[in-house]
Amino acid sequence: MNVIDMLNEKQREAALQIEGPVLILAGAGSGKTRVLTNRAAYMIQKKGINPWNIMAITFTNKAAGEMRARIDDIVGNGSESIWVSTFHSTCVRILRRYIDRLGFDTNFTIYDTDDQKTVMKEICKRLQIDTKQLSDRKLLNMISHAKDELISPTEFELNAMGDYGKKRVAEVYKEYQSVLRRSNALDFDDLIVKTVELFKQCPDVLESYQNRFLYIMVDEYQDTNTVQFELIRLLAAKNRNLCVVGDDDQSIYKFRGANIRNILDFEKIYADAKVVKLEQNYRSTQSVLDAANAVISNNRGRKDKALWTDKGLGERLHFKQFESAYDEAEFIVDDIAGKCRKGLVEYKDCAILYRTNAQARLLEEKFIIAGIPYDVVGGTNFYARREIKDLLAYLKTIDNGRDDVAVRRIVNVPKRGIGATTLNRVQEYATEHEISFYEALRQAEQISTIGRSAVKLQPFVNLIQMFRSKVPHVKLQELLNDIIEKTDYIASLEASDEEDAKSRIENIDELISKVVAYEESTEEPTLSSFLEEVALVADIDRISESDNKVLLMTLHSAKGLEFSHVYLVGMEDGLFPSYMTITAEDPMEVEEERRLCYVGITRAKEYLTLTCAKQRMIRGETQYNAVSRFVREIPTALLDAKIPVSKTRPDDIPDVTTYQEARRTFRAKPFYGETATKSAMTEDKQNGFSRGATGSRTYGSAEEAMSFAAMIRKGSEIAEKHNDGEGGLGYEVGDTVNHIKFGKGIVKGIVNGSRDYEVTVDFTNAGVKKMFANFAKLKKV
DNA sequence: CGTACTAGTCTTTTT
DNA sequence: GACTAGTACG
Repeated sequence: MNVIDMLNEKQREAALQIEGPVLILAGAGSGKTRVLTNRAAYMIQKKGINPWNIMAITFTNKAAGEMRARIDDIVGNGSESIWVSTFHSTCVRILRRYIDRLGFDTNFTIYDTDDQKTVMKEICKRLQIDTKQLSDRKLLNMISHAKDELISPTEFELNAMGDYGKKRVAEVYKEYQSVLRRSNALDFDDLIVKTVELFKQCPDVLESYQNRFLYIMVDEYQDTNTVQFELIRLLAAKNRNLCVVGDDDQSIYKFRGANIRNILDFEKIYADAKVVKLEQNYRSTQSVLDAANAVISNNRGRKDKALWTDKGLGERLHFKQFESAYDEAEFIVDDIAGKCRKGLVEYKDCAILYRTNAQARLLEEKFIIAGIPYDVVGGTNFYARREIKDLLAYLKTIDNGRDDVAVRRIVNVPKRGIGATTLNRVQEYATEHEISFYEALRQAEQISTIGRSAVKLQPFVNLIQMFRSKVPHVKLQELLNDIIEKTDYIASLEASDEEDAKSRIENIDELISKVVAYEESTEEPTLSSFLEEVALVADIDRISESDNKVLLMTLHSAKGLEFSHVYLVGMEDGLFPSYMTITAEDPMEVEEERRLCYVGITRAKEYLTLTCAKQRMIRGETQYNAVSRFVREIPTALLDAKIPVSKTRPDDIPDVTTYQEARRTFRAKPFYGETATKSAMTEDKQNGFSRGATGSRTYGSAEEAMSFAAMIRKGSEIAEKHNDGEGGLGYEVGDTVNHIKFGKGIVKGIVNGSRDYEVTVDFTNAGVKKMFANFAKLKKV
C-alpha cells in the first residue's frame, strides 16, 4: 500500500512537503507520529532519498524506538541508517567523536542531578556560600537556566554587574564549570551546550554534519529550549529542510527551560515555512475532546485550533469527590478491579495520572492489597538508587579516573576505614598539584600529611588498577561480578542490619541483567557506551505494552501516550493547579498547568474519570482543598456528577482533627516537667500514636483509649492557656485576619510550637493553611 | 573513625 | 512523612 494513501488530506499535505521549512501544528491524537514516519518512508521509497541523510529528533528514547520500528515496518530494511534519537543522545554521539576539539577527553562522563549536587556542595563550602540563602538546588537551577539560554559564565558575570548576589552566582557558575572540566565530565545541559559550542568553533565539523543531515525532523517541538533551537538552527542552516512537529497547547516543560516562542514564532523565523494544522483526532471520543477544548480555551495567546473526531460522543466523563485521598485511592483500585473482573478492559488499558510523584504511594498500597499488577513510572530512577550508583561509580572510576565524584563516592564504600580527614588531605594535595583525586590517591605515600592512613588507600588503588587491566579482556558482566565479589559489596550489605538490604540486593541483580541485556543487544559493547546509555534513559523508556499492568505516572510522563481508561486524580486547587502556581503573580504559570491538564484529558480514548479528595496529607500536613478550577472549566453537561458549589467549606469538616490538635500541642509544649519535648515524644510512641495523623486509628485497648482522651483534654487546656495568656500576636482564635498573599481568613487555631506560634487560618480564597506566626505576619482586621 | 540520633527542610513537573 | 546534614558519643 502506498504510504501516502494511509493519510488524511492534511496529513498528506504535511508529509508531501519535503523541501524547505515546515511547521506541523498537530493537536493531541492527530496522528503526528504517523505523519512523521510516513513522511520518512515516502522520502526513502518515492523520492529516493538515502536514509543516511535523514535525522529525526524525539523527546524520549521510547518515542525514538517506536518511530524507528514503524519506519522499519513500512520501508523494510534501510531504515536503520536513519538517525533517530533524542537531543541528548544525538549530542553525546557527536561529542564522543569531536569533543577533544574543545579540550575534553572523548571518554567524558555524564553527571546526573545527584553528581551535580555533590559538586555544588563542595563548591559552596569552598567559596563559603551561605547555603541558607542560596541552596545548592537553587544555584544549580540558575546555572541550568543560564545554560538553557546559552549564557556562558563570562556572560553571566557581565550581566551581574553591580549586583552582588548575582556576582556570587557567577563565581559559582565559573567554578562549577571548571570542576566539571577537570573531572572530564558534562552535565545534561552541557551535552547540548557543548555541541553548539563545537559547531560554532569548528565550522568544518558543523559542515560535515550539515552535509550528512539533509532532512531534519523534530518531534515535540513545543518543548525545545533555546539551546536546542540553536542546535537545530545550525544543523539546518545550509539546506533548510527542517520539519518541526508540535502542539503549543502541550507545552509543559517551561521549568526545564522550554521556550514556547520557538513554536509560536517559527513562521517569523522561517518566513517561507509551510504551516499545516492537524485537527482531526483519531484517539478520543467527542466528549473527551469537548472537555479538553473547553479547558484549554481558557488560555490566552495560543494558536487557534479545535480538535474534532468522527468517533461518536461516547460516554460522559466521570467525576467524584471523596472525603480523603485514602477513599479516592480505594475507589480507583476497586473500579479498575471491577472492570477487569468483568472483562471490560485489561490492566494495561488503564492509567492513573497525577500531578506529583508523591501521590503514587497511597495508590500503590491499595494496588498491593487488591493484588492488581501495576507499574509506577518515574519517581526515583532505578539508576539513582544508592547501591546502583555505587556500582556504577566503580565502573566510572575504571572508565575515567578523572571523574572525581565517582572516585570519592566509592573510595570508602564498602568501608575501608578511610575517614573524612584523610580524604580532605588527599583533596588538598590533589588541588595543590593540579591532579585528579584518583591520581592523588595513587601518590598517597608522598602526601606527608596523612601519615599512617596511606596504607589503607593502597589496596583501593590496587583494586582499581587490577580492574582496569582486565577491561580489554573480559565481558562487562564479568567485570561487574568481579567488582561485587572483590569489594564484598553484597556481602557487606547482607552483614549490615539495614532493613532494605534485601531489596537492594535484588536491585543489584537487576543491574546485572541490564548489563547482560546491553551486551546481547549491542554490536560493540563497551564500558563507556554502557555508562552513557544508563545516563540517558528515562524511566518511561522501560515501559512496554506487553506487560499487562496498570500504569501510574505523572501527567508529564504521560505525554505522548494513550489509554482507553484514564484516571486523573487529585484534581484539587492547591495540588493541581499546584499551590505554587496559584500564588504566583504571573498568570502564565496557571496556563502552563492548564496545558498539563489538557495533556491529561487527551490521553483518554474512551473513559475519563476525574477524582479529588476533600482532605489529603501533603508533606506530613493535612490539607483541605477545593475542587480544581480545571474541573469547573469542563461544561457540566459532559460530567456525570455535579461539582460541589461550596467555595467555602461546610462547618462539619473540622479544620484540624481533634486528634491532630492534641498531638500537635502534646508534642509542642512540655507538661511533664523540664524534659520537655523528648519525654512527651517518648510517651507518644509508647501509646502507639506515632503513626498516622488521620483520625482513623482504632484503639487497641480501653487503657489506650483513656490515655488518648486524656491527651486531648490536656492538649486543649494547654492550647487555651497559651491563647489568652500571650497577647503578642494581636489576634486570637475566631478573629478575621489578613495575609499578604492569601487575603482574608478566620483564625481557627493557635498552637505554641517549639520556636514559634503555629496558626491555622481558613482563608476565604485559599482554603485552610497552617503557618508560623513570625513568618506569616498576619494582621487582625 | 564510625554510628546513632536529632533537627531542619522539602518537591511540582525531568532529559 | 521522608530524607539529609549536622552533631554527640563510643
